[in-house]
This record gives sequence, structure tokens and C-alpha cells, in this order.
Amino acid sequence: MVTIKDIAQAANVSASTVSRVIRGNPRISTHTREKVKATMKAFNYQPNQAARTLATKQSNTIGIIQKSASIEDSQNPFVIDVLSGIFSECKNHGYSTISTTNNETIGIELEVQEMIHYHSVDGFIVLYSKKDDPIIDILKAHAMPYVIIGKSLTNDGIIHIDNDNVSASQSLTRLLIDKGHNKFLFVAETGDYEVVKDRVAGHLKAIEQAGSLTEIVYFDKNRQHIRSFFQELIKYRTLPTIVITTDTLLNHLILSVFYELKLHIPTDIQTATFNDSYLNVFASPPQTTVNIYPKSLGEVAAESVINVIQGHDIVDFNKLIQTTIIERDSTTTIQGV
DNA sequence: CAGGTTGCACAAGGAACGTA
DNA sequence: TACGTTCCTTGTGCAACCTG
Repeated sequence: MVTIKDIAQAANVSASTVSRVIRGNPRISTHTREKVKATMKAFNYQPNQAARTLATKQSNTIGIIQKSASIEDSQNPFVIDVLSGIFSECKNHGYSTISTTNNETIGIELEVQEMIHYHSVDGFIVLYSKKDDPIIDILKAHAMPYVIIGKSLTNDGIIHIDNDNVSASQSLTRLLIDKGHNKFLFVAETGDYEVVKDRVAGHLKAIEQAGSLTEIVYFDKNRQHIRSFFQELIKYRTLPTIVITTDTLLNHLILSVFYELKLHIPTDIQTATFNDSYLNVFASPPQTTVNIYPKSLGEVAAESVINVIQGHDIVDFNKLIQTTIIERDSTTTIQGV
């Protein structure tokens, strides 16, 4: 392994000088700087990250805390897009990333505590917002820099990057009411997440204003439960004109159930969902969605946490990313309305 | 001589390993 | 078991050197 001493010897300078060149210290002349840089390149020298962490107590690594590493969560296009934004922004600033890999809260807690204990990370990005979250208590107790992608629950000086989900959901419902819908079914994810609460709240706001009908139901991603629910609906009650889901994957489960129950979209029933991605473009029929720009959420989150780590002044603690409704074939025509 | 540049010595950090 | 040493890098204060 090539160390700073080898470079110093080869360039005929001291290790301090090499270190100063690496850190961009202005005390080094242009001539010496170029000579050291050329030697580092010739030796393909990479600073020892472990030693650097030891010396500076900085790892140049951002920890990413996911609500779960289950396949449903980690392969969710929303999460993939958010991560893509985080990766590119971290790379731009010379930071790498590590992510939690556990499915259970207790496992995630242990992973986070280990990352803090071993100085593996300089700060964290939390990919969800949840009330009374024990993970947040750990971050606070260790005074770790962190930002949250999700809603701010308290004015506690923590940066939150979010969309206005109440307003986005309200706009989507209002648009669908304007298109003639008057009987909604709103399918929300279980799990006490703030984003879901806001989307339900926005939907109810628009419903109240228009005097339309809706029913709110909560499902986890269990196809059997969803199937049974719609079977009973068809058998004993009247179908809604449209189903809105709070999440793309939940929407896809419902699409597959509709296919099995021979419910044709958009003629028998219509669908709309949140978190636009290629899955909604490729779906049959293509799905009307709310684009919440997950890559931007990730980019702003990464930039914000790096600013906190580097001690920059924070002006805006609640950063809102815009949303856009994208209409596709799943809500094009309405039969009998 | 003044000012700019570089070197030296040392401390600090956590873990692993060696020695008394 | 307790203590010392080593690994590698960074940051700092001060000394030494070089050039105009």
C-alpha cells in the first residue's frame, strides 16, 4: 500500500507538505503542489480513509436510513429515484454513502448506533417521517447532523425536505371531481406515516368542498386482503367511479386484482396514484399520477445534510419540492357519469 | 531583513498486537 | 492483565531556509 510517506519520499518533500497539498492548503507553492500531484498520480496514491477518519473524526460518508430494507420498500421506484438523487449529489461533494439494511426498527436502531459508534458516517438522511420514531431519538442523543425526507412534526430546528402532500392530494381529487367523479375509494398504506396522513387529509378537504362521496380504506401490500375487499365490494355494494392509492406499488397490486376480477380500466372503474415513475408509464393502461420529483428530494436532502456537516448557516428548515399531476389513460373517459 | 515557503515534532484518534 | 507500540493521516506551532 502506498502511503503519504512514500509520496513524500518520491517527491522529495515532507509528509506534512503532501498532506497540505491533498487538503488544498494555501501555504504550498504552485511548483511544489504540481510536483506532489504528479507523484501521487504516478503512484496511483489514494489516501487511507481509515487513517483520515481517525485523524479528522470525519468519514466523508452519509448514512441513509430507510424505513425498511424489504423488497417492497428497497425496490420501490420512489426509493430508487430518491437514492439516485442522493448518490449524485453526494458524489458531487466528494461524499460516499452507506445505507441501513434491516427490515425491523430494532435492527435499524442497532445499525445506526454502530455507524455512530465507529464514526462510519458524518451525518444521516432519513427517508421517512414518523411520529415518536426511536431512530430520531438516537440521532438527537448523539447530536448527529441529519435531515428528514418527509413532513416536519415539530419546530425543532431539523431540516425537512418534503412535498406539500395535502395540497397535491387536494388538487388531484379536485381534478378528478371536475372530470365528473363523485364516488371515490381512497386506498392508503398502513404504517402511521405522515405522508399518508397528509394525502388522506388533502383528499378529504377536496371531497368536503365538493360534497362528493368517498371511503378511506387502509391496506398493507397483501394481495389477498385487497382481492377479498374488492370481491365483497362487487358482490354487495356499488363500485366507486375511481380508486386513488397513496403509493404506486399498492396501485399495481390493485391493477392486478382488477385484471383478475375482469374490471376494465378506464371504462368500468378508474385509477390514480402518487409517486410517478416508469411503472406508471408502462402500466396497462398508463396511470394518472402525482409526480413528486423524488430525485430532487434526494438531491436537496444530500446537499442540505452536507451543509449542516460543514457548519454552513441554515436559512430554510422546511424545503418544499413542487408536485405535478400527470394525466394518463387510467382517467381518460368516464362511463355513466 | 522581510516575507513566503517548507520541514519538523508532536498529539490525537481506535484497534490490534506484542511484551512484561 | 496491564501497558506500550504501531498503523496512517491531519492539524498546529514554531524553526529553518530561500529569494528578492
